[in-house]
Amino acid sequence: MGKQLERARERMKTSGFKMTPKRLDLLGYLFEANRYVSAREVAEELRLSHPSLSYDTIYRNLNDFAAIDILETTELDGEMKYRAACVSGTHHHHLICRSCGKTETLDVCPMEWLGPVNESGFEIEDHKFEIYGRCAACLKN
Amino acid sequence: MGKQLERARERMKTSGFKMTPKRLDLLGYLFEANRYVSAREVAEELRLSHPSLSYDTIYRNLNDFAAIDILETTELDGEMKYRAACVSGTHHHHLICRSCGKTETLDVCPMEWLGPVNESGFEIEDHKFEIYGRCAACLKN
DNA sequence: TGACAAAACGGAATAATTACGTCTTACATA
DNA sequence: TATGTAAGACGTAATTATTCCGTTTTGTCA
Repeated sequence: MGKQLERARERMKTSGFKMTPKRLDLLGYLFEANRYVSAREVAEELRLSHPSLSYDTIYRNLNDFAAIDILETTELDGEMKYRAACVSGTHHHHLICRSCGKTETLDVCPMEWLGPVNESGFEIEDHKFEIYGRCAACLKN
Repeated sequence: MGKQLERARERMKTSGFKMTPKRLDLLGYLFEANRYVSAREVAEELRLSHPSLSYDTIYRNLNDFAAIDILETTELDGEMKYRAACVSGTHHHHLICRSCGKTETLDVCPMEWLGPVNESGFEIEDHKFEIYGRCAACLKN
């Protein structure tokens, strides 16, 4: 039984989410995939075992899980993509393959390099740093 | 007559785009706004003077202009936002206000700090570095 | 000025995402 | 193990952003 799943169960319990067969399968798929996937991909996969699964359920679960840090999200190519949160737990960024969604982790963060950039009174809430391209596997077609 | 508009006319001519009253107004609005705006905002503004303006026309022009670097784009809050390209011409990044879309320019780029990150054969095509928050003006409500 | 390619129109299609009212189920508790 | 209840799931429909396409209008240049 994966460490990721253990962690997910804990967080769900803490936050008052129940585990259901669908949620288990959704998490299983994402932990296995280990890349950014779209809601549509999730739907296509999970409907093999749960033919009536609705998008409402898929989006609700994906967003709920992202809210409790079981998943990470990014907006890419006009749609939201979801992946298992990196186990490291520490702040990090990604190289993201545009073909398959696989990622490589960058353990550095440009915010650390920047001096105080808010002289003007800008209040920083968040940031995004992502590198896009093609992974070695996809380059070989 | 603005330098930005001169530059836009040049680029349009070079790329074979015709200037029309609507395009002129669209550019005027964006050059004046000087912040990220959505297609909807553009539509609402331009329809004051061109009531029948269609979204097709708006999106076509916005994307055409972005393609020839008269505009910059970013994907934010589930939609595409457009703004006048920064005149500097040099590569840069932005702090973006989530309330009003105004930006502050960061002249540094994290890619310069990163050593070679593509040891694994990942081919870098592009990157995105944006800082989100509230600008001083919006903080005062 | 006239011809022609580009631009705009307009309305409908597509695609992602969310809302909502109802039915079902996981799970704590007895 | 049975059961009550709040959470989850359903499913359909609404919303919203974006694009497509066939037709009409318009800028530009000879």
